[in-house]
Amino acid sequence: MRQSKLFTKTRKSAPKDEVAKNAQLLIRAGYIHKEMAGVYAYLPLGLRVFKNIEHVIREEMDAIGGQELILTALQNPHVWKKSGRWSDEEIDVWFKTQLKDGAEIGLSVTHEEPLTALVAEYVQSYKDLPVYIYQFQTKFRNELRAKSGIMRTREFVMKDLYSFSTSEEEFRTFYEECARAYMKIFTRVGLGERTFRTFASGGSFSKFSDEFQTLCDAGEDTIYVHRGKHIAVNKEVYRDDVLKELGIKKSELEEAKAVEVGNIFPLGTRFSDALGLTYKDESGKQKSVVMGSYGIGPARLMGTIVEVLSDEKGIVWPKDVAPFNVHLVSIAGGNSDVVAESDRIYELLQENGIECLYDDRDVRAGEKFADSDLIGIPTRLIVSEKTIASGGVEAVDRTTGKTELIPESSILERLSK
RNA sequence: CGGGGCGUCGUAUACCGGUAGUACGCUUGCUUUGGGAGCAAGUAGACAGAGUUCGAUUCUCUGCGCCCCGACCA
Repeated sequence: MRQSKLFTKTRKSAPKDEVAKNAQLLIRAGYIHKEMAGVYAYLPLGLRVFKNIEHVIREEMDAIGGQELILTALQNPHVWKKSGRWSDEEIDVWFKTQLKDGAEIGLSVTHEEPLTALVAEYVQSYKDLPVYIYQFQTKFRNELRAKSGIMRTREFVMKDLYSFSTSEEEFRTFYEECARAYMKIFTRVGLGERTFRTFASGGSFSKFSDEFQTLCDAGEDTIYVHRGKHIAVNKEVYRDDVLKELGIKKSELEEAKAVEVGNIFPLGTRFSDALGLTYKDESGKQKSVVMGSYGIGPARLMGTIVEVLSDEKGIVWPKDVAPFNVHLVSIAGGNSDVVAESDRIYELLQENGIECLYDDRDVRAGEKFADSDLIGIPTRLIVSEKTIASGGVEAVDRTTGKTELIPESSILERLSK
């Protein structure tokens, strides 16, 4: 992608109404656009990052047997009335609207009900189970207060997976498998070391749940971290009896702020009972399907990565989520030979499938470097009179700032690492 | 939902009861060219409505929008 054609551009200052670091940097660098409070659009660079995160999540969900589909954003009250969750007392963040004929419908908040009803159409026997179904779908939640940039918004995409099992044991096995898959995801997007499986309250469905909390000062949650076991306890269940059950002592824990980047919890038969999702076991006996729910918000993950990994110069993307692998920066200064050489390297990278943002703009070096730092692509390759004279390109690592001259013959080899 | 704050060119800001200045951006030209260049000429603005006033961007009220703290957060 030639940067001269990229329709967004960077800004020196963030809008004054953004205080959250994630939104400030993402807006300054041209990744996102704020449409209104708690509602953000994803611009070309931002969409690339978003899709990369989605890709990582999708791979790990597929690896544990997840099947992807997409449910609807418009929701039929029928199934929600069956479970008793249509009322605003039960779910107070509903966006509701009407059809022309006056019939009430909802905008998706979550998808337990419609999916459970759908699965009931296809699952009748123990032979049909277990199944694991997930989607990336837009959720609308009428939050009283949106906050923290893209971390808590009124419209956001969520990856929600639901498990359907024949028994509690079968469910548990998958639950743990999914927990491991989640940790893989957080590791791949660069947050592994600072993300802790966190014991938390179960909300309205179960006694307890497991959250995945990433240490971050901008986080909304307070957790107590056990570094040795790499687990944590949410403040909301930080009680003696809970600690005893988990076999950890207060003295081993340290308090920290954290962002909830994922949440998994048992649903039991709450929804299968309400919506008639049953199966026949081997003896022909009718039983309720045991369910679980597993959520990750890719945008919140993206915001957390920015919060946690950026520095004073701008964003620092981990390799797997960066919008491009390489930022090729041409420092031509009006020298057409340098332009020609930069173009040549650009084509070389393209031909070899290396995704590259090519700063071919006719602006000064300082501006290009500052923009490059802000945008945060992991590897910068500089082409200039200097580098041409030395027979290669200069590579700069965004994370460490280390620079290195790479002979042209080994560029491809170096980038494939 | 309770409390607090704020709405001025595209962005960030300044001043003022007498219709608004600066910087960045953008346009044109010349110079410059490895860390956000210089000169020159342009471009573009008071959230909306009502009230007070000879006169309102400024004061008052209402609405709308935005931010922060708390509450909430399947």
